[in-house]
Amino acid sequence: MSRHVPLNDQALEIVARRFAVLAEPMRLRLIQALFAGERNVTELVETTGGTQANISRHLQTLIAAHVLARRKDGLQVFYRISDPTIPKLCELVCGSLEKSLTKQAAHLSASR
Amino acid sequence: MSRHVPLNDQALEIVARRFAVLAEPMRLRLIQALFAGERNVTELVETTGGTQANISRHLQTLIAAHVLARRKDGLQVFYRISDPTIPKLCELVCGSLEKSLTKQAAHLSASR
DNA sequence: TTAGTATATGAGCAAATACGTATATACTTG
DNA sequence: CAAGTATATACGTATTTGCTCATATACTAA
Repeated sequence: MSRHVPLNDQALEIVARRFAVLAEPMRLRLIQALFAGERNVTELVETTGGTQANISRHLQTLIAAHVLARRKDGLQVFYRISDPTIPKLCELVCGSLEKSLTKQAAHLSASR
Repeated sequence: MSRHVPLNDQALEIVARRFAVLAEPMRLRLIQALFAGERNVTELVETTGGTQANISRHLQTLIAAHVLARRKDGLQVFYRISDPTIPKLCELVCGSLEKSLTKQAAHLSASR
């Protein structure tokens, strides 16, 4: 994006949509839970503390965005991260978050 | 996020907010315009084709998120990208976008 | 087939947000 | 000071979206 031809309207919408999918705390919690490996819905409901309906909906959103993939086994459906850029994206944002937090901490202690 | 302790609720909200800021096509257009260097509001209005009011609002959003920084010079206000992770984030997403597009193209030509 | 379990989805509501119009603020110049 | 220009903001509206409750679907086992 920085050193390429400017994106057209349709491409911008797609990129925006991609960020929007990651812009919900509950979805980030799901992604976080899946960093350890695939999990079924019941497990995800327990780890995240959400309702079954809500978790299922968020999972569908993540599937539609190709962030996750699913595997059915009998009654259960197992979800996993399918987009390799997701961990990188999260690391990038978390890294800068940590930096700004330590900066804030430095400012706070300096202002005492 | 992947190899660290799971983020607490507050941290997840911050990360989600960060992604949300990037989840609007018009804001991405502004960021894109600023990759070339700092620009004042009038220039950004012209390049993006938005209304002045709307561009100004989006700029405030980006400032509040510390994505951009501003410099006042007389009547004009110049904006620039202040967060070094932004170009990386955009590149990452655009890269994976290109990949999935070429995949789609391959599937299309294969299915003929 | 019936009962039971795991997951997905429809309907409705509440909150967030993007946008346009109009107006306010900040600054410069005559 | 008055007029003009650049930027910011208040207000109203329409759309999107996240959530809950209830129910549907898919599968298994007795």
